[in-house]
Amino acid sequence: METVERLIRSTQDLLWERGYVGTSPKAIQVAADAGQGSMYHHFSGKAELAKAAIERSAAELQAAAEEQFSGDGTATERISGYLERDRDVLKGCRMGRLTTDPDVMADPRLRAPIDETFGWIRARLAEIIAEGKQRGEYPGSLDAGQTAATIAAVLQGGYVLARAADSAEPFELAVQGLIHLLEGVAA
Amino acid sequence: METVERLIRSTQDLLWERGYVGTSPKAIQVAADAGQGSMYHHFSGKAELAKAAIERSAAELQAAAEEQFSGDGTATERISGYLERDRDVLKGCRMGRLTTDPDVMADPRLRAPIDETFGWIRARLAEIIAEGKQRGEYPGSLDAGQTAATIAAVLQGGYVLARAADSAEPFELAVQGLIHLLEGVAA
DNA sequence: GTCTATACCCAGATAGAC
DNA sequence: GTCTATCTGGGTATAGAC
Repeated sequence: METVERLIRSTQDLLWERGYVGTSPKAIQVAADAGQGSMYHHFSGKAELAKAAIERSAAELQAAAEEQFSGDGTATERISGYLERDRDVLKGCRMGRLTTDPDVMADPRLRAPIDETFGWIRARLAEIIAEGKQRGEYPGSLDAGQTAATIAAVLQGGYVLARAADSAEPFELAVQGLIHLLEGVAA
Repeated sequence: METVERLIRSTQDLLWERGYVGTSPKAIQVAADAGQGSMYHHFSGKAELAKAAIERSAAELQAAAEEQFSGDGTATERISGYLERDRDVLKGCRMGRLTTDPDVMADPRLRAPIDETFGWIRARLAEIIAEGKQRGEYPGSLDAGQTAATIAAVLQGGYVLARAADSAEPFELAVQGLIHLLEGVAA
Protein backbone atom coordinates (compact mmCIF):
# COMPACT_ATOMS: atom_id res chain seq x y z
CA MET A 1 0.00 0.00 0.00
CA GLU A 2 1.11 3.55 -0.70
CA THR A 3 2.66 5.55 2.09
CA VAL A 4 -0.05 8.21 2.02
CA GLU A 5 -2.70 5.56 2.21
CA ARG A 6 -1.00 3.83 5.14
CA LEU A 7 -0.71 7.15 6.96
CA ILE A 8 -4.38 7.92 6.55
CA ARG A 9 -5.55 4.47 7.59
CA SER A 10 -3.26 4.41 10.61
CA THR A 11 -4.53 7.81 11.66
CA GLN A 12 -8.12 6.63 11.29
CA ASP A 13 -7.40 3.71 13.61
CA LEU A 14 -5.55 5.77 16.18
CA LEU A 15 -8.20 8.49 16.25
CA TRP A 16 -10.77 5.79 16.83
CA GLU A 17 -8.85 4.22 19.70
CA ARG A 18 -7.22 7.20 21.36
CA GLY A 19 -8.82 10.34 20.00
CA TYR A 20 -7.06 13.42 18.68
CA VAL A 21 -5.22 14.61 21.81
CA GLY A 22 -4.23 11.03 22.55
CA THR A 23 -2.69 10.47 19.12
CA SER A 24 0.86 11.65 18.44
CA PRO A 25 2.58 12.04 15.07
CA LYS A 26 5.17 9.58 16.31
CA ALA A 27 2.51 6.94 17.00
CA ILE A 28 1.08 7.44 13.54
CA GLN A 29 4.50 7.03 11.93
CA VAL A 30 5.12 3.79 13.78
CA ALA A 31 1.69 2.40 12.92
CA ALA A 32 2.06 3.38 9.28
CA ASP A 33 5.68 2.24 9.15
CA ALA A 34 6.64 5.62 7.76
CA GLY A 35 9.44 7.92 8.78
CA GLN A 36 9.19 11.37 10.29
CA GLY A 37 10.31 13.08 7.11
CA SER A 38 7.94 11.02 5.03
CA MET A 39 4.96 12.02 7.09
CA TYR A 40 5.80 15.71 7.02
CA HIS A 41 6.47 15.52 3.31
CA HIS A 42 2.93 14.35 2.58
CA PHE A 43 1.08 16.29 5.26
CA SER A 44 1.73 19.65 6.84
CA GLY A 45 1.18 18.20 10.31
CA LYS A 46 -1.08 16.36 12.66
CA ALA A 47 -4.14 18.49 11.95
CA GLU A 48 -4.07 18.03 8.19
CA LEU A 49 -3.55 14.32 8.56
CA ALA A 50 -6.44 14.12 10.99
CA LYS A 51 -8.60 16.03 8.54
CA ALA A 52 -7.91 13.47 5.81
CA ALA A 53 -8.57 10.60 8.22
CA ILE A 54 -11.82 12.04 9.56
CA GLU A 55 -13.12 12.79 6.07
CA ARG A 56 -12.32 9.25 5.03
CA SER A 57 -14.06 7.77 8.06
CA ALA A 58 -17.08 9.97 7.49
CA ALA A 59 -17.42 8.73 3.93
CA GLU A 60 -17.01 5.10 4.97
CA LEU A 61 -19.53 5.41 7.76
CA GLN A 62 -22.13 6.95 5.49
CA ALA A 63 -21.58 4.30 2.83
CA ALA A 64 -22.03 1.52 5.39
CA ALA A 65 -25.22 3.08 6.73
CA GLU A 66 -26.64 3.67 3.28
CA GLU A 67 -26.33 -0.04 2.62
CA GLN A 68 -28.94 -0.67 5.30
CA PHE A 69 -31.04 2.39 4.52
CA SER A 70 -31.48 1.63 0.82
CA GLY A 71 -32.18 -2.07 1.28
CA ASP A 72 -35.46 -3.83 0.69
CA GLY A 73 -38.25 -4.06 3.20
CA THR A 74 -40.54 -1.91 5.27
CA ALA A 75 -39.31 1.15 7.15
CA THR A 76 -39.22 -0.82 10.39
CA GLU A 77 -37.25 -3.61 8.76
CA ARG A 78 -34.65 -1.24 7.36
CA ILE A 79 -34.33 0.63 10.65
CA SER A 80 -33.99 -2.62 12.56
CA GLY A 81 -31.44 -3.79 10.04
CA TYR A 82 -29.43 -0.64 10.66
CA LEU A 83 -29.69 -0.94 14.43
CA GLU A 84 -28.88 -4.63 14.53
CA ARG A 85 -26.10 -4.51 11.99
CA ASP A 86 -22.93 -6.24 13.11
CA ARG A 87 -20.93 -3.67 15.05
CA ASP A 88 -17.78 -3.64 17.09
CA VAL A 89 -19.74 -2.30 20.02
CA LEU A 90 -16.91 -1.86 22.51
CA LYS A 91 -14.85 0.15 20.04
CA GLY A 92 -17.69 2.61 19.68
CA CYS A 93 -18.40 5.01 16.85
CA ARG A 94 -15.47 6.50 14.91
CA MET A 95 -17.32 9.78 14.54
CA GLY A 96 -19.15 9.97 17.84
CA ARG A 97 -15.92 9.43 19.71
CA LEU A 98 -14.44 12.62 18.35
CA THR A 99 -17.26 14.84 19.59
CA THR A 100 -15.78 14.82 23.08
CA ASP A 101 -12.43 16.02 21.86
CA PRO A 102 -12.22 19.78 22.43
CA ASP A 103 -9.36 20.25 19.95
CA VAL A 104 -11.40 18.58 17.21
CA MET A 105 -14.53 20.55 17.99
CA ALA A 106 -12.53 23.80 18.05
CA ASP A 107 -11.22 23.29 14.51
CA PRO A 108 -13.92 23.85 11.87
CA ARG A 109 -12.03 21.74 9.33
CA LEU A 110 -12.09 18.74 11.66
CA ARG A 111 -15.58 19.33 13.00
CA ALA A 112 -17.31 19.71 9.63
CA PRO A 113 -17.25 16.06 8.49
CA ILE A 114 -18.58 14.95 11.85
CA ASP A 115 -21.39 17.47 11.86
CA GLU A 116 -22.25 16.57 8.29
CA THR A 117 -22.28 12.83 9.01
CA PHE A 118 -24.73 13.02 11.87
CA GLY A 119 -26.86 15.53 9.99
CA TRP A 120 -27.01 13.14 7.08
CA ILE A 121 -27.85 10.11 9.22
CA ARG A 122 -30.70 11.91 10.95
CA ALA A 123 -32.04 13.24 7.65
CA ARG A 124 -31.86 9.82 6.06
CA LEU A 125 -33.64 8.16 8.97
CA ALA A 126 -36.29 10.86 8.88
CA GLU A 127 -36.90 10.13 5.18
CA ILE A 128 -37.38 6.45 5.88
CA ILE A 129 -39.81 7.19 8.68
CA ALA A 130 -41.71 9.61 6.44
CA GLU A 131 -41.98 6.87 3.82
CA GLY A 132 -43.29 4.52 6.50
CA LYS A 133 -45.94 7.06 7.43
CA GLN A 134 -47.07 7.43 3.83
CA ARG A 135 -47.43 3.67 3.49
CA GLY A 136 -49.49 3.57 6.65
CA GLU A 137 -46.80 1.75 8.55
CA TYR A 138 -46.67 4.49 11.16
CA PRO A 139 -49.39 6.84 12.38
CA GLY A 140 -49.43 10.37 11.00
CA SER A 141 -48.81 11.67 14.50
CA LEU A 142 -45.29 10.24 14.58
CA ASP A 143 -42.73 13.04 14.23
CA ALA A 144 -40.10 11.89 11.72
CA GLY A 145 -37.39 14.34 12.78
CA GLN A 146 -37.75 13.57 16.47
CA THR A 147 -37.87 9.83 15.98
CA ALA A 148 -34.85 9.92 13.71
CA ALA A 149 -32.89 11.78 16.38
CA THR A 150 -34.00 9.24 18.98
CA ILE A 151 -32.78 6.35 16.86
CA ALA A 152 -29.40 7.96 16.20
CA ALA A 153 -29.08 8.81 19.89
CA VAL A 154 -29.77 5.26 21.04
CA LEU A 155 -26.88 4.00 18.94
CA GLN A 156 -24.43 6.62 20.17
CA GLY A 157 -25.60 6.29 23.75
CA GLY A 158 -25.56 2.52 23.51
CA TYR A 159 -21.85 2.69 22.79
CA VAL A 160 -21.31 4.84 25.86
CA LEU A 161 -23.21 2.43 28.12
CA ALA A 162 -21.35 -0.52 26.63
CA ARG A 163 -17.94 1.00 27.22
CA ALA A 164 -18.89 1.96 30.78
CA ALA A 165 -19.93 -1.63 31.47
CA ASP A 166 -17.11 -3.12 29.39
CA SER A 167 -19.78 -5.29 27.81
CA ALA A 168 -21.91 -5.14 24.69
CA GLU A 169 -24.99 -6.05 26.70
CA PRO A 170 -26.33 -2.57 27.53
CA PHE A 171 -26.01 -1.66 23.86
CA GLU A 172 -28.05 -4.68 22.85
CA LEU A 173 -30.64 -3.95 25.51
CA ALA A 174 -31.00 -0.33 24.44
CA VAL A 175 -31.39 -1.30 20.79
CA GLN A 176 -33.97 -3.99 21.51
CA GLY A 177 -35.84 -1.63 23.82
CA LEU A 178 -36.02 0.94 21.04
CA ILE A 179 -37.17 -1.59 18.46
CA HIS A 180 -39.99 -2.68 20.75
CA LEU A 181 -41.05 0.91 21.29
CA LEU A 182 -41.08 1.44 17.53
CA GLU A 183 -43.15 -1.73 17.05
CA GLY A 184 -45.49 -0.38 19.70
CA VAL A 185 -46.35 2.75 17.72
CA ALA A 186 -46.47 0.81 14.46
CA ALA A 187 -49.24 -1.45 15.76
CA MET B 1 -12.17 26.80 50.26
CA GLU B 2 -9.54 24.26 51.30
CA THR B 3 -6.74 23.45 48.93
CA VAL B 4 -7.70 19.79 48.63
CA GLU B 5 -11.24 20.77 47.84
CA ARG B 6 -10.15 23.26 45.19
CA LEU B 7 -7.92 20.64 43.61
CA ILE B 8 -10.71 18.10 43.40
CA ARG B 9 -13.24 20.54 42.01
CA SER B 10 -10.81 21.91 39.44
CA THR B 11 -9.99 18.39 38.34
CA GLN B 12 -13.69 17.59 38.00
CA ASP B 13 -14.13 20.59 35.72
CA LEU B 14 -11.07 19.87 33.62
CA LEU B 15 -11.93 16.20 33.20
CA TRP B 16 -15.36 17.28 32.03
CA GLU B 17 -14.01 19.75 29.49
CA ARG B 18 -10.84 18.07 28.29
CA GLY B 19 -10.87 14.46 29.49
CA TYR B 20 -8.07 12.62 31.24
CA VAL B 21 -5.37 12.68 28.55
CA GLY B 22 -6.19 16.30 27.84
CA THR B 23 -5.79 17.38 31.46
CA SER B 24 -2.29 18.13 32.79
CA PRO B 25 -1.24 18.46 36.44
CA LYS B 26 -0.06 21.96 35.57
CA ALA B 27 -3.52 22.95 34.30
CA ILE B 28 -5.09 21.60 37.48
CA GLN B 29 -2.69 23.59 39.63
CA VAL B 30 -3.46 26.80 37.78
CA ALA B 31 -7.23 26.24 37.96
CA ALA B 32 -7.05 25.39 41.65
CA ASP B 33 -4.62 28.19 42.37
CA ALA B 34 -2.34 25.67 44.07
CA GLY B 35 1.38 25.17 43.68
CA GLN B 36 3.18 22.14 42.31
CA GLY B 37 4.42 21.05 45.72
CA SER B 38 1.01 21.54 47.24
CA MET B 39 -0.68 19.29 44.74
CA TYR B 40 1.89 16.51 45.09
CA HIS B 41 1.72 16.81 48.85
CA HIS B 42 -1.99 16.00 48.90
CA PHE B 43 -2.12 13.55 46.00
CA SER B 44 0.41 11.05 44.72
CA GLY B 45 -0.18 12.20 41.14
CA LYS B 46 -2.60 12.78 38.35
CA ALA B 47 -4.25 9.37 38.61
CA GLU B 48 -5.08 9.61 42.29
CA LEU B 49 -6.46 13.11 41.86
CA ALA B 50 -8.57 11.94 38.93
CA LYS B 51 -9.87 9.08 41.05
CA ALA B 52 -11.06 11.50 43.73
CA ALA B 53 -12.62 13.78 41.12
CA ILE B 54 -14.41 10.99 39.28
CA GLU B 55 -15.77 9.50 42.50
CA ARG B 56 -17.04 12.91 43.51
CA SER B 57 -18.72 13.49 40.14
CA ALA B 58 -20.29 10.04 40.26
CA ALA B 59 -21.84 10.77 43.65
CA GLU B 60 -23.11 14.18 42.52
CA LEU B 61 -24.60 12.78 39.32
CA GLN B 62 -26.45 10.04 41.17
CA ALA B 63 -27.77 12.47 43.76
CA ALA B 64 -29.08 14.79 41.04
CA ALA B 65 -30.76 11.92 39.21
CA GLU B 66 -32.31 10.53 42.37
CA GLU B 67 -33.99 13.87 42.90
CA GLN B 68 -36.04 13.24 39.77
CA PHE B 69 -36.46 9.52 40.30
CA SER B 70 -37.86 9.78 43.80
CA GLY B 71 -40.23 12.65 43.05
CA ASP B 72 -44.01 12.53 42.95
CA GLY B 73 -46.04 11.46 39.96
CA THR B 74 -46.51 8.55 37.63
CA ALA B 75 -43.62 6.60 36.15
CA THR B 76 -43.95 8.51 32.89
CA GLU B 77 -43.95 11.82 34.71
CA ARG B 78 -40.83 11.00 36.67
CA ILE B 79 -39.01 9.69 33.61
CA SER B 80 -39.99 12.76 31.62
CA GLY B 81 -38.88 14.93 34.51
CA TYR B 82 -35.50 13.23 34.41
CA LEU B 83 -35.18 13.54 30.65
CA GLU B 84 -36.31 17.15 30.52
CA ARG B 85 -34.37 18.30 33.52
CA ASP B 86 -32.34 21.43 32.91
CA ARG B 87 -29.02 20.30 31.48
CA ASP B 88 -25.97 21.96 30.05
CA VAL B 89 -26.44 19.96 26.88
CA LEU B 90 -23.36 21.11 24.98
CA LYS B 91 -21.07 20.29 27.87
CA GLY B 92 -22.31 16.73 27.84
CA CYS B 93 -22.21 14.15 30.60
CA ARG B 94 -19.34 14.22 33.10
CA MET B 95 -19.31 10.45 33.30
CA GLY B 96 -20.18 9.53 29.74
CA ARG B 97 -17.39 11.69 28.45
CA LEU B 98 -14.77 9.61 30.21
CA THR B 99 -15.84 6.34 28.60
CA THR B 100 -13.97 7.27 25.42
CA ASP B 101 -10.73 7.87 27.27
CA PRO B 102 -8.56 4.73 26.93
CA ASP B 103 -6.36 5.64 29.91
CA VAL B 104 -9.41 5.92 32.14
CA MET B 105 -10.94 2.68 30.91
CA ALA B 106 -7.62 0.88 31.37
CA ASP B 107 -7.39 1.80 35.05
CA PRO B 108 -9.88 -0.16 37.18
CA ARG B 109 -9.80 2.49 39.91
CA LEU B 110 -10.92 5.17 37.48
CA ARG B 111 -13.35 2.97 35.57
CA ALA B 112 -15.23 1.62 38.59
CA PRO B 113 -17.20 4.74 39.55
CA ILE B 114 -18.29 5.21 35.94
CA ASP B 115 -19.41 1.63 35.55
CA GLU B 116 -21.23 1.80 38.85
CA THR B 117 -23.00 5.05 37.98
CA PHE B 118 -24.48 3.80 34.72
CA GLY B 119 -25.37 0.48 36.32
CA TRP B 120 -27.20 2.34 39.04
CA ILE B 121 -29.05 4.63 36.63
CA ARG B 122 -30.25 1.75 34.51
CA ALA B 123 -31.33 -0.23 37.57
CA ARG B 124 -33.16 2.76 39.01
CA LEU B 125 -34.98 3.45 35.74
CA ALA B 126 -35.89 -0.23 35.49
CA GLU B 127 -37.45 -0.07 38.97
CA ILE B 128 -39.55 2.91 38.01
CA ILE B 129 -40.74 1.18 34.85
CA ALA B 130 -41.56 -1.96 36.82
CA GLU B 131 -43.65 0.18 39.20
CA GLY B 132 -45.44 1.68 36.21
CA LYS B 133 -46.24 -1.80 34.95
CA GLN B 134 -47.67 -2.85 38.31
CA ARG B 135 -49.90 0.21 38.39
CA GLY B 136 -51.14 -0.58 34.90
CA GLU B 137 -49.43 2.43 33.43
CA TYR B 138 -47.46 0.24 31.03
CA PRO B 139 -48.38 -3.09 29.45
CA GLY B 140 -46.92 -6.24 30.99
CA SER B 141 -45.09 -6.89 27.73
CA LEU B 142 -42.80 -3.90 28.21
CA ASP B 143 -39.30 -5.06 29.17
CA ALA B 144 -38.11 -2.88 32.05
CA GLY B 145 -34.40 -3.58 31.62
CA GLN B 146 -34.40 -2.94 27.90
CA THR B 147 -36.46 0.20 28.16
CA ALA B 148 -34.27 1.54 30.96
CA ALA B 149 -31.19 1.03 28.77
CA THR B 150 -32.94 2.79 25.90
CA ILE B 151 -33.73 5.81 28.06
CA ALA B 152 -30.18 6.07 29.40
CA ALA B 153 -28.81 5.68 25.87
CA VAL B 154 -30.97 8.45 24.45
CA LEU B 155 -29.52 10.89 26.96
CA GLN B 156 -25.92 9.91 26.33
CA GLY B 157 -26.44 9.77 22.58
CA GLY B 158 -28.32 13.05 22.65
CA TYR B 159 -25.22 14.72 24.03
CA VAL B 160 -23.13 13.28 21.21
CA LEU B 161 -25.53 14.52 18.53
CA ALA B 162 -25.71 17.93 20.18
CA ARG B 163 -21.95 18.34 20.29
CA ALA B 164 -21.63 17.22 16.67
CA ALA B 165 -24.19 19.84 15.64
CA ASP B 166 -22.91 22.43 18.11
CA SER B 167 -26.55 22.90 19.08
CA ALA B 168 -28.84 21.56 21.78
CA GLU B 169 -31.54 20.91 19.20
CA PRO B 170 -30.78 17.27 18.31
CA PHE B 171 -30.71 16.46 22.01
CA GLU B 172 -34.15 17.99 22.50
CA LEU B 173 -35.50 16.21 19.45
CA ALA B 174 -34.18 12.84 20.62
CA VAL B 175 -35.67 13.32 24.08
CA GLN B 176 -39.06 14.38 22.78
CA GLY B 177 -39.05 11.53 20.29
CA LEU B 178 -38.42 9.08 23.11
CA ILE B 179 -41.12 10.57 25.31
CA HIS B 180 -43.65 10.23 22.50
CA LEU B 181 -42.65 6.61 21.96
CA LEU B 182 -43.10 5.94 25.66
CA GLU B 183 -46.50 7.64 25.60
CA GLY B 184 -47.36 5.44 22.65
CA VAL B 185 -46.89 2.22 24.55
CA ALA B 186 -48.54 3.70 27.64
CA ALA B 187 -51.78 4.36 25.76
C1' DG C 1 1.93 22.43 53.82
C1' DT C 2 4.00 25.06 50.27
C1' DC C 3 7.91 26.71 47.48
C1' DT C 4 11.56 26.44 43.88
C1' DA C 5 14.84 23.76 41.37
C1' DT C 6 15.77 20.06 38.67
C1' DA C 7 15.22 16.04 35.69
C1' DC C 8 13.66 13.11 32.03
C1' DC C 9 10.89 12.06 28.35
C1' DC C 10 7.65 13.01 24.73
C1' DA C 11 4.90 16.13 21.51
C1' DG C 12 5.20 18.50 17.45
C1' DA C 13 7.71 20.41 14.05
C1' DT C 14 11.83 22.33 11.04
C1' DA C 15 16.27 21.84 8.35
C1' DG C 16 19.06 20.09 5.29
C1' DA C 17 21.48 15.87 3.56
C1' DC C 18 20.75 11.98 0.54
C1' DG D 1 10.39 11.02 -1.24
C1' DT D 2 12.75 9.62 2.78
C1' DC D 3 16.41 10.03 6.33
C1' DT D 4 18.67 11.90 10.49
C1' DA D 5 19.70 15.79 13.36
C1' DT D 6 18.02 19.32 15.94
C1' DC D 7 14.89 22.52 18.44
C1' DT D 8 11.34 24.43 21.68
C1' DG D 9 7.97 23.50 24.79
C1' DG D 10 5.18 20.88 27.88
C1' DG D 11 3.90 16.59 30.68
C1' DT D 12 4.79 14.38 34.89
C1' DA D 13 7.25 13.78 38.70
C1' DT D 14 11.08 14.03 42.52
C1' DA D 15 14.18 16.58 45.90
C1' DG D 16 15.05 19.30 49.30
C1' DA D 17 14.64 24.06 51.27
C1' DC D 18 11.54 26.95 53.96
